[in-house]
Formats: sequence, C-alpha cells, structure tokens
Amino acid sequence: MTRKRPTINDVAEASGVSRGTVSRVLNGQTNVSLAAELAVRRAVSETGYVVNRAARSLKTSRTGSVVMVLSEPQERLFEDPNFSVLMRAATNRLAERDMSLVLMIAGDDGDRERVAHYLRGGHADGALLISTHEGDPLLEAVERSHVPAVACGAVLGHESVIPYAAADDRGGARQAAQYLVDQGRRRIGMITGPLDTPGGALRMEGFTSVLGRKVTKRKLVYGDYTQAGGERAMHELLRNFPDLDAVFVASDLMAAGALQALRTAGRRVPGDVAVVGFDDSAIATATNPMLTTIRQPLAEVAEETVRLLIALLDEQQVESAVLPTELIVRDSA
Amino acid sequence: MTRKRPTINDVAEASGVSRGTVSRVLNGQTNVSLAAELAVRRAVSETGYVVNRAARSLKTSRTGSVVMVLSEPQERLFEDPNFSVLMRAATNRLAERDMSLVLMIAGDDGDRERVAHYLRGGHADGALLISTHEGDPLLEAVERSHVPAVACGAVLGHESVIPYAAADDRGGARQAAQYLVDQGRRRIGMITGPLDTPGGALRMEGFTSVLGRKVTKRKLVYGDYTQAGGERAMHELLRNFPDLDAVFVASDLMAAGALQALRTAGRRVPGDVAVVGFDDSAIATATNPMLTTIRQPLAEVAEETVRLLIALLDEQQVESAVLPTELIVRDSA
DNA sequence: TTGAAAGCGCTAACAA
DNA sequence: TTGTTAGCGCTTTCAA
Repeated sequence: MTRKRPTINDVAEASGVSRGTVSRVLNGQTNVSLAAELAVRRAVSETGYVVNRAARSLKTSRTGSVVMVLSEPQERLFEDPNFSVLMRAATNRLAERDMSLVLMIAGDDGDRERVAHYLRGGHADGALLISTHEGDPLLEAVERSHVPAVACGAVLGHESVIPYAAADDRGGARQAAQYLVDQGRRRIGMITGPLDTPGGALRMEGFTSVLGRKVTKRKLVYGDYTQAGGERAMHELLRNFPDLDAVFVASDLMAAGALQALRTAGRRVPGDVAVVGFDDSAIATATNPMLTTIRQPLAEVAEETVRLLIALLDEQQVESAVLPTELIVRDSA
Repeated sequence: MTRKRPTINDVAEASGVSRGTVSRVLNGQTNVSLAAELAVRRAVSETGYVVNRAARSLKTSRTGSVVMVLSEPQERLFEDPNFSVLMRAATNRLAERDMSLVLMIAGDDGDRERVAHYLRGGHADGALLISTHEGDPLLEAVERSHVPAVACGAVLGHESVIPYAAADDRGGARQAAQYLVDQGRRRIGMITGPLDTPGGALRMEGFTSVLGRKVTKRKLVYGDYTQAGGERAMHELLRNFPDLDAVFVASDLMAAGALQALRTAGRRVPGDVAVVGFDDSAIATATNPMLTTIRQPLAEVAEETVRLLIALLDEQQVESAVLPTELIVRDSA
C-alpha cells in the first residue's frame, strides 16, 4: 500500500506543463507565467510532491546540508547547556534556507578521519566548527577539502583564515576583573581554562590587562574546565595566597568546584573571597551562593556563526563578529 | 585549481576494470576476483575517490542518514549535559555504518511541519525521536511518513508502536524511595516532572508503589523540570507538610531549586530534610550539599536506541529495552 | 515563456 | 567473474 512517491513528472502531468516549467516554479525562477505557476502549485499540493534531494543534489552538486563538527569532548560546551542553545540556533537559521544540519563528532583520530572523508567527499556544502583547538589536525583537513567553513568561537592562530563569531572573551574577563576591583577587592587570583582555547587564552588576557603588574604568575592557576579541576586549582591558589580576597574563574563549572574548595578551606563567599564565574550556565544558579558571572550571548553567537556561513556559501564578503558579554550579579561577588 | 572530484569512472579507468566491478568492490560484494579487488582498492586510494552519496541515493533510494528529532525545548534533556552524551553515542554508532545524523528541532508548529515534510520527502532512512510527548502531533506525522522510527525514552501511549530504549524510570524512583525509607525517613514527599513525560509519570509511579497509601495527593507536587519550578514546588510541599523529613525530586535541576527553597525555609539538608534527585547530571555535584541521586545510563540508552533503529532498518525484529539505573549516594540524603 | 533533451554518478539487472 | 547498459529524479541549456 506504500504508493510510490510522486516525482516532478507526476506534477508536470497533473498541471499540464513540462518538467522544466515545474522545476522553474519550484526554484523560484521568475520567467514563468502566472497561470503556469498556479497550476504547478496546485498540482504540488494535490500530489503531495516533495523534491527528491538526492536527484537535485546530483544535478546541482550542492547537498543542501551543512555539517557541524564538534571537537574536543572535554571542552566546556559538552559540559553544559550552552551546547543545545547553539544547535537550536543553527538548525533554525538553516531551516529558513531549507538546509539541514548534519552532526559529526571529532573526538579522536578515527573520528577526524571520518570528518575529513566526509568533507572531501563533498557531502556537505559548508562546515561549522565548534570548539576547534589550535593545532587540531582537523583544521588541515578542512582547508584541504575547500569546503567553506566558519567557527563558533575563534580558532586560535587561524582567526584570519577561518571566519568566526564569538563572545567577547577578553572584554568579559575585563568586566569581571573590573567589577572585583570596584568592589574593593585587592588580592585577586584567577583560574583559567586551557590556554589553547580562546576561552582560556583570551579570558586570561582580559583579566591581566585590568590588573596589570599586580598579577604575578602564581596568581594564575590553570584549570581544565571541569569541576574537579576548578576545585584543585582553588586549593592551589589558596596555598599560594592564603589571603586572597577574590577569584575570577573562567567557567561556571570550574567556579562550582572552586566554591567547594573554598568551603572546605573554611572561607566564606563572598565575605572572605568573592567569586566570579563565566558562562551564566544553568550551574550558576544551582550553587550556593549563586554565582555572579559573565553571560555569553550564546544564541546570538550561534546565529551569527550560521549567518556567516550562509554568507560564505553565497560568496559574499564576511567578517568575523565579536559579541558583547554581560555581567550578571548574584551572590558570590 | 579545484580539480573535479574523481568519479567511479576514474577509478574504473585507473584500475582497468569496469564501473560495475568497481561498484561491487565498493559495496562489499563477494563475487569479485582478488586481483580486481586489489586493483580497485589501489585505484581508489590513488585517485582519492569518495563515493557521491547523492548519486548512490538516487539509485538506491536510501539516503544513508537518520534524522534525530528533538521535541519540547523545555524538556530536561535541553537543560543538562545528558543531551550531548546522547548525541555522541548516536553519531558513533551510525558512523560505524557510514550513516550520518541529521538534527531537527520540533519546538513549534512550524518546526513540526518542517520535520513532517522532511520525513514525507524520504530525506532520511529512519527517525530517532527524543523526548517526544504523549499527544505530540509529530507522532502522527511520523506514522504517516512510514519512516522507521524509534524513541529515546518511552513515548507514553505509543510504547507498543514505537520501539524505544529508556532508563528504568520506575525502578530508579523505587530505589530512591526505598533508600529514603531505609534511612528511617517517614514523612516523604515528591516533586514530580510533567506527567505527560515518562520521567514524570513513571518516576511518580515508582515512588508511590514503594510508599503505598502513605502518599497522599498533597505529598506529590508537580514540577516542570526547571530549577525555579523545583523551588516553587518545594515551598508548596513545605506549606502542605511542615514536618516533611525527605523529598524525592524527579530531576537534579529541580532538586537544586528544592535545595534553595529548603535553605530559605531554614531546613538543614540532610539533617532536617533528605533530598534525592534524579539524573546524576553535572548539577548534582555543583550543589551544596552535593546531591544523592539516581543515575541514568544515558550513553547506554542512546546506544541502545540507535541499535534498535539500525535493526529496524535491517528489517529485524526489535524489542524495546529498559536499562537499570543506579543510586549514587552523596551528601543530600 | 515554454518544451525537449542531455546528463549528473551511481547500482543492479542482464548478458556473456 | 566481469562488462554493458538502463535509468533513478532533477536542473538547465538550447531552441522555439
């Protein structure tokens, strides 16, 4: 009882015009008489016709899809809800163009080989890179494939070759640092992210640019975007500087760990030590005290990233975009 | 300098056999001489040939892709990291079959129409439904499309028509309730999820099945899987039963809210009130005290879901799977 | 403005 | 075991 799917021929027959004309209507060409257009549209809805993408793709050598490549499973995006915001924005934007989003994970070498193969095979019209690191072998594969690519978040060292949209990591970190200073805090430390990520490098830059020479190296402790890492880093910071009165942590998840370390160490927050996080993720309101943090406009970043990619596909000029962050004051600082 | 992608013809030429033979090798058919196979493989890697999926798809009328449909943005999966676990498992499994995962969101009517259109157009070989609700109009579209579908998490009311893999919500809730009873708690309430979700309905069932008639209706308060909702629900529960000594909350995020309400109300946790959550998400360790909770084997559920779908595509018999949960004891109970 | 027709790259049926 | 060939459904050029 599974009737065959109607093809463009069925529509042509039902509307009394040729396949060519049907195709023109379907693709929004203008050189079609109103009568023909109407007839075709009616036939389309009568027959329930839906274009066969494979056939179209074979002919046009465009696939109508974009691949989203997720690098680095340990990266922050995988640990919090930001990620789904991002995907939602991407699918929405693409859907407007009747394009679809294919998802690939590039966690290990095998994964990356698959992605490279996929791109080389021309299975996608464009690539959306998520949390791709400096030196990631994936980048080479992307470039060799000649598939237009944009990144969500800067790709360190490739900023000029891969357009990107990102939150203003540096500016956000500056906001955080300045806020702590304005609150009268004087002995401020920082728990950074991995320095080969933009969130790691740029947030550290922003922080040090505000505090200047007061930031000794030992006031910067490296975290890995995990909660346990944040906890360890906080303990280290307290060992280095027992009289610390504030800390800026490069992610909310790490900040949750830091909060635990501070509690263990008997410090009150924000009384003894003020804590500012980064992200404004769901975790920020689950901690006690709730985190004062820097909100990234993640949905906007994602939308902008997709906009860039679409512009690139349309062969327009594109320019990377950096979107402003916002200080969200809660209870921890 | 963008040389045209090599086709099967180029490979045939380079290896000195016919297109047909190349195709047979590529598709793993057995009736090919070893010599021919070797020649073809060499030619493939020499030319850098990658199959054109559109052409293959046009011929075979299979697309080599599966669509993952995400319903209900407010659903728990969107609020925590579970979701990425799920996607990772799905892409991995599919990659083994050289299939790809397309993502669609079905949040509003427009979205659903797009999904329906996509399915009707035969753009995917199968569908993976995530957090689809009872009565979701999407279900009808899926059925009408005749595209094989499986669900991650039971689809209430459609359990017999849409195969699924899920965590044992009922059993997990039982574990939680039994644990609280074993700890000597006697006045136990529950904050449920929305009752049209399996996590809402089944966790409530499991809970009440342990506590029996001691559960009056007013000891069950409905939450909406948000933190704010959990907080509100906890306040209500405390109003109804000021001497409550334990609460089971259907998600960690809501439990975080409940913890806040308890703090506001001056109750100590677990001293005055024990709290058990559900999920074992990242939030569970960010709260203070850290949550005792029920862990869902999310990765396994996802893998199993994909396994079901693949079996379905291979026209095998499939049976829904329910995977065991685990009690994770931390500090809140 | 429209129709006719070629051909995108592949698989599979058939013939050898 | 292999080669030949038809044709999947579409877009687009060319001619009318």
